[in-house]
Parts: sequence; C-alpha cells; structure tokens
Amino acid sequence: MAKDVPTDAPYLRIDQVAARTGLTKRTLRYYEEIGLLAPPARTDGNYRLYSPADVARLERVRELKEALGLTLAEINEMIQTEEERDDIRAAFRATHDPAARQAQLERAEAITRQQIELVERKLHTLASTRDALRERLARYSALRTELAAETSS
Amino acid sequence: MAKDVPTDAPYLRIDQVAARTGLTKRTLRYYEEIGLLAPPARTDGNYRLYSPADVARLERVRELKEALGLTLAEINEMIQTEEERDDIRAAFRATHDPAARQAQLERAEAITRQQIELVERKLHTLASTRDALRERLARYSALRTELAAETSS
DNA sequence: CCAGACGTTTACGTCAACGTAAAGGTTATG
DNA sequence: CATAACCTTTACGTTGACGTAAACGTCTGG
Repeated sequence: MAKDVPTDAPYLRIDQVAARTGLTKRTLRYYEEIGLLAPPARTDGNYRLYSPADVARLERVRELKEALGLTLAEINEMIQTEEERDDIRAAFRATHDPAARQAQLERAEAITRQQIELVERKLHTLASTRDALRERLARYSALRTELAAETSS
Repeated sequence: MAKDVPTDAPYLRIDQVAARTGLTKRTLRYYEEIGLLAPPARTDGNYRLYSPADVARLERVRELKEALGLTLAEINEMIQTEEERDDIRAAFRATHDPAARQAQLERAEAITRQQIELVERKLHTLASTRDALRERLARYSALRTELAAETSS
C-alpha cells in the first residue's frame, strides 16, 4: 500500500471531488452533461478522473451559484469568458494581423465590462441591504439602552 | 375623463403593478398564494388592489431575488424579519416586563446579525469576482498598448 | 475468486417557480 | 347593450436543477 510517491496524485475520482467541492456525484455528472464542465479524463475502467483544474472550476461554479445566485447557464457564460482569456491569448499569439488582434481585444473587453457592470449592480443592492440591516441593529441597540435605563430606574 | 384629482390613486390593479415591478401577473398571484405577499385589498368586482406598500414589498422581493439569488422562502424570511421590527416594537410597547423586552430584543438582534453575515459573505465573493474581472480588463489594456506599439513600429 | 465498495449509464421522479389555457365574471366604451 | 379589455379561479404543463433507483461494470481485500 505504501508507495514512495504519496497518493497526492492530482487526479481525483468522483467521490473525492464531491467531498472537496460539496457537490454531489449526481451534480458533477449533471454539470458535465449540460456542458458546464468539460468531460474529465477517464481511467481504463472508465472511471472519471478530475484534474485540479476541473476541481477549481467546480469550486468556482459553486461560488458563483451560492453567492451570486446565478443560473447554471449564466455561470457557464461567465466562466467561459473567464477562460476565453486563454483562447484570446492564443488567438492573439496565433495571428500577427494587428486588425484581427484589435478585434479580439475589443470583443473581450466589451464582454468583461458587461460582466463588471452586472456584478457591480449586485454589489450595490447587497451593500444597501447590509446597510439597512445595520441600521436596524442600531435601532435595537438604542432600544436596549432605553430598556436598561428603564430597568435601572 | 378629467378629474380634479389626477389618477395618481395609490391603489393599483394587477396589470399596473406587473408593469411597475417587472413581474408577471401570474407571479403576483403566485406570491400571494405562497404567502410571500399578504392578500391585497379587493374592489367590489373582486379585483385585486395593491397598495403602495404592497408594491414596495414586491420591488424588494424582486431585488432580493435578482441580486442575491435567494429563494422565495429565504426572501420571505428576510423580509419577514425586516418587517418584524414593527411587531417587535409593538410587542415591546405592549409589555412592561423588562425581561420580556430583553428577550424580544435579543432574538431580533440575533436574527439580524445572521442576516448581515450572510449578506457580507456574498459581498465578499462578489467583490473578489469584480476584482478578478478588473484585473482582466487591465491585462487587456496592457495587450492593447503592446499591440499599439507593435502596430506603430 | 468473490463479496463489497466503488464506479458507470439510463431513466423516471421531484420540487420550486412559474407559464399557459380554460371557463367565466366585471367594467369601460362605442 | 354588446363587445372588448380587463379581471377572477382552477388546473394542468414546463423548465431548471438536481434526487433516486435499476441494472450493470470495475477493482480491492480476505
């Protein structure tokens, strides 16, 4: 059982990925099914093998889902453009045509700006929600003080 | 048709509320059905009449749904405690028992603190998402500069 | 070598959050 | 006063995001 190379092999089976990400095995397969995650590698026995990159992406998906409440389709869009950066770099390096490069860049920038706007709108709503909650807490404090005065009188 | 009092009557029919809130009529009835909105007033003809408070609540619901991605059940909780403030004030005024008052206050404060925590967690995730997006924009800018230099050379 | 614990696909079930259609009542307008 | 444009309830349909079960393959320890 003891190998020189400790089993910190970067590739994980579905069960372990589920444990690490907090998602269920069903969910992992589902995400793959709908194209939210590219089909991971397989063993000879046809077991799925998730790379660290796969796991990272899955954690990212979960984050976006929980914190932003995005649908899986929206998450797909957002992550795709997140990773499209690499494609763009590739395309950028691939061509030496300045016009093509310019076009690539502009497209990428536009998408990114849109995403930032979306996120900032949500940030604002969240911030004002938080402020309202804090104000309420302050009111409670005031009442508490009032109560204390009354009690001690 | 012309009345001295312009028809800025504060009570609206379902169609107008739908327009104002961006929700559908079906959704309005659904929210009422599941108790997310208290049954609004009715005309003699049994038409729903939404008060400004109703509309405000609906707008709040939509905000929480879109920006926070909360489920309707969660939204219900959050708004209920938002409005529970009034109940608490009432209960607070109703009793003169300092112990009871203290208990009310503590319960309310605990709930509010929980909600603040939730919101702040989401705020953090959102903020880091935004930062990542901004960094990407910066990289694009760098590439753009690089490109410009190349082009002009 | 085989039992048990993992994995696989396939497929039907479920729950929230509505959409949509049917069958009818109300009200403003020509 | 009839027709159109609203409204009502009731009820079944749909979509997203999975849960759950069946039937089967794979691998590991005793």
